[in-house]
This record gives sequence, structure tokens and C-alpha cells, in this order.
Amino acid sequence: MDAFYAAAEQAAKPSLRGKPVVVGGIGPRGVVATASYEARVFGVHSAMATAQARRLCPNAAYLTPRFSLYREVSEVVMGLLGALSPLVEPLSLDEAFVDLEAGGVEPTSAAVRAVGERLRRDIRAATGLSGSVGLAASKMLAKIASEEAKPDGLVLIEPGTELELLGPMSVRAIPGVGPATAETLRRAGITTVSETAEAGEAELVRLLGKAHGAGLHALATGHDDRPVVAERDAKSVSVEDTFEEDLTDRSRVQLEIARLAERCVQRLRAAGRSGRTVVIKVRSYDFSTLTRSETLRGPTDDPAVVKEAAARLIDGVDTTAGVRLLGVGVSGLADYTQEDLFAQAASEAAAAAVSARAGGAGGAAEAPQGSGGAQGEAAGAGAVDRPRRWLPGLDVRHAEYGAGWVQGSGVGRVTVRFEQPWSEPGRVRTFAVDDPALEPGEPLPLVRREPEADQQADPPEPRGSADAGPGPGPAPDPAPGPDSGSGPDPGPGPGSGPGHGPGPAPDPGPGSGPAIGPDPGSGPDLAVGPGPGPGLGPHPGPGYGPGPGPGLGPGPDPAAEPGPGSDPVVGPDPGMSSR
DNA sequence: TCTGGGGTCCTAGGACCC
DNA sequence: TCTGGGGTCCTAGGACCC
Repeated sequence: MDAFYAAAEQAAKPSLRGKPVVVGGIGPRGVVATASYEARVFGVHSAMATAQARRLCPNAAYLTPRFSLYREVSEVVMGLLGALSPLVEPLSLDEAFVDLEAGGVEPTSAAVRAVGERLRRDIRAATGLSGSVGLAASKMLAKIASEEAKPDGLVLIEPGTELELLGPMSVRAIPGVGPATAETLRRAGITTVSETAEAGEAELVRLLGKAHGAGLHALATGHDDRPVVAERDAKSVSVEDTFEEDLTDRSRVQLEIARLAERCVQRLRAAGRSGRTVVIKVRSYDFSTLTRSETLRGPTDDPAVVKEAAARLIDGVDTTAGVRLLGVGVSGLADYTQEDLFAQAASEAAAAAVSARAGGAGGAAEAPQGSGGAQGEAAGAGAVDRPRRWLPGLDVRHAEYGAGWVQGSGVGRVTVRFEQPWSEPGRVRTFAVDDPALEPGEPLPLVRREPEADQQADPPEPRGSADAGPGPGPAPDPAPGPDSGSGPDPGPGPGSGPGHGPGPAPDPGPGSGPAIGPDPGSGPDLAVGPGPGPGLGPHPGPGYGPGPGPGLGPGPDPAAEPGPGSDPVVGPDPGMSSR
């Protein structure tokens, strides 16, 4: 899938189509997961610190990921792949290998190309998103071909042409060659695939070690007979958190480790697995990272047992200088269910009683009590009473205005754009964060379902009832708001506008919700760049300082005003491609 | 205001066993 | 009585991928 998370957000949020969108961590230590192609023009890319992305592209919409939506879309796409072949190997939510031979596809270029093109059409029809297809005689080549095909394309590597195609490419194009390997090779004078092949296996093994060297030699010479493997069982489960500020308080560190252990076990149990080795991970203020692990006598999915092991492990780690990340994982997974463990524990206990030997497995004795209560809904300590956070990008539903998404929040306000995947770009309204009419919502499907389901998504009549208002006909937008017609700001390029950034945001005006008065400033969790459409160019970013906000996020976005030239969501994007 | 979160695989040393 | 030679398990760290 092309720019998957960002593309899904653009499909879900009409006001963001054709605009730079960045999906990832929103906080001060966030990282970009996916940048839309419009944002990539500005140099934004995956794994970049979100803070840096904001500097490069202040006008992009910055959204928190909605994994439940991506998972749903992924299942649809994987279903289409499954129709092609029983052998489908997902690599992630948005990428998979398919063994077409196992699917009985005639092994000719014309036949596989036809299958690939049809698949691309089917994906677009079923999801509204574009995907790219690489077709070749091995996994490595198919992957390289799909990279070449992006975005929204198809590339077939004809058998026999592999080496001439591969030869001139950077060795980084080979999957498995990252920055460290590339640097090692570069120091040996090797930068291209053909140079890698010419170096010979012995030299590569000397440079990179046995497995990596031999593997790279095979790939660089076009040899790759790795099979497509469906359904691989997970080998470990882990959770980790990076904290907005480094932790120094020891008891807080211990508390967080306990919470993480709880979450980890919840995931482990949800997968019906248990594990034998407990691992903790500690990343220090200086980004140095260490792990400590302990292997139990047998697999467990008991939260108390995992928590105790994790507590013992963190006991042995000095955290006084500050910790930015903590993690807890379980590996050595087995398929034992909790019931199996109970049975096992019971039989062990019986055996122990018979032999009258003390000092048996501690975990077995403690297991039943500790785990019985921590079932299902009983969320970990961390989830209790957490104040509701309106993260940019997340779905909401308003009793009066219907389905929308959080554009930004802060200073006691939340700004919501009311639009649906199949609607025109919607307008923005601002509410108090604790407005009882506003509640978290569920992602809407990107492609409208059959007629009988359409009522649920339509915004109810302004005075309609809160639930399932049938809202016949198109929503009567009270104002000629900024719809698709207004398009991007007409101003020519950067810096052309009056730059009315700083200064109090304009009054929301009548009908724009219960928000009271002009918003004095910007707050955290801003979804989008400087709100006022025109003329942001010359003064983006930090220059705005802490003063009365530049009209950022939570303030009544001028886009909510019907005034001309107001851009639906983001400021002007000079130099942006129109893709 | 640098650097997420969830994984996989490999290497290397020490313990331990035969 | 300097030193063997596998093999497995455990622990820790690192590269890499999306």
C-alpha cells in the first residue's frame, strides 16, 4: 500500500486530500510513521522526529495513528491477496508476499501482469486506496520491484534481466542492508550491488559475519529461493513506552514497569499464548539501551508472575540518571492456555503433596489467585481514570453535529472537523474539552457500505436527536463553508500573504458551538499547522513564540469562517505537488 | 525539540553436559 | 598432568524491517 497510514487518513478526511499529512507520534518525542507524498516533498519521511517534520512542513496535518482502521483495511487487502493464492506472507499491515505459482497462476509475464493489474483495481475499489505491485521470480526481486513501482504502479522484472537491473543499484536496495552494513561495505569500497557480487562470498563473510555475508552474497548475485511462508506464529510479545520527560523517581520507574508487565500479559493472553522468558528494556537519558532477561522454569501467562520477574530485573538496573523508555516483553512463547497451566499447576501441586517435598515452583502456587481477577475489561492500573485526551486525528461524535475528527486541542478546548469519508470537506467547530455532547467515536469505513448502512454515518440534522438521526438528504450546512470549491489558498506562493499569524484568533461567530470567546493561544496536541490560511509563509514555526497564539489549533479556526480564501485545513503549500 | 513501537534474526560468551 | 570437542541453553547486544 502506498503511504498507507497517511493515505487512509486522507481517504477518511476529505479536507486533507491533496495536502501534506503526517501520521505518527504527536508528543514531544514522537516519530513520523508515515508521511503523505505531499509531505515528502518537504523532506518529511518515516522515522524522522516529528519535531523535525514540523520544522520542515509546519502546515501539514499531524495526526495520531488509528490502528484499528488500518487493521480493518489491511484485512480487506489481505483477503484479496488470499483469493490469489493460499500462500500469502504478510510482512506488516500494508505489505505481503504472494506466491502466485501456488495459486495456479500461469507463469507467463502476461498472465501475472494481468493478475497484478486486476489486484490493484480490486484494492482501489474495496478500500479507496492505492497499492503497488512488484512481480518477479523471488521475494527479494518482487520487493525491489514493488519499491520501484511506488506510488500507484506495477513493475515486473522479466526473468533473465535481474542482474543487469540490480547491478547498478545501491547495495542499500537489498532488503537487510541497513546503515551499518552499508557503512561497513563502503569502507571496503563496495557501494553497488554489482560490486557486492564481485567481492565474493569469502570477503563478504569476513566483513559481515557468516550468516549475513553468505546471505548478502546470494541476494547480490540474484539467488533467492526463500519460500513464501504463510502464518508464522509470533515468537515474542512486548510493550514499551517512551516518556515525555525522563523518569528519575525510582518508585515511578517501578510503577511503570508493573503497568507495562500488565499490558504485556494482556496481549499475551489475548493471543492465547504464554511465555517463559521475561525481558525488560531500559533506554537511558542518553539513548543508551540495555535489556535484562530472566527465564522461568516454565511458560506462564500469569500477570503476577511476569510482574514479579520484571520487578526483580529492574531492581538490578541503575536508573538514577534518568530513563526515557521502559519496556517489558515475553519470549519463548508456548501455546499453553491459562487452563492448561492451571491443570499443570494442580497436578504439580498434587504430586508435590504426595511426595511431601517443599520448595516447589513458586509460580504454580501463586498463579490461580493472581490471574483470576485480572481478566478481560479490568484494564491495567494505567488506564484507570486517565483524563480523556482529544488526540488529533481521532474520531469523535457530537450529539448535534454527528461524526467528525479532532483537529486539535488545548487550553480547555477541542477543535473538531465534521466530515466523513464520502462527504465534502467539512467545517470546524470548537468545544470545551468536557462538553458532554462530544464523545469518542469509531472510525468510519473508507468506502461507503451498502445503502442500508448509510444512515449511521450521516450527520444528523442540527437539531436532531443524538442517536442515529436518519437525517434525510444532505446535511444542510448553515454556512457556505469552505468546501472543495474553495480549494487551496489562491495566494501566490510563500510569504505573499499579510501574515496575520499572531494575535488573537477571530471570534467563532454565531453557531459555531458553545466555545466561549476567542481562544487566547495555542496549546498542546495541535493537529495542524498555523491555522490562518493566507500568508503564513515567512513566519512559520518557532518564530511565533509563546504569545497569543498564531491561531493555532484550538482556536476557532478561520477555516470555520465562511470567509473567502480560507483553506479547509492547512495553510498554503507552496511547491506542493497536486498528487 | 533529535531519535516510536512492535517485531525478527544473528552473534558471542559462559555455563553445563556428555 | 595448561590446553578437547561438540551441543544446548541462557543472557546481552545489535542490525534491520515496517
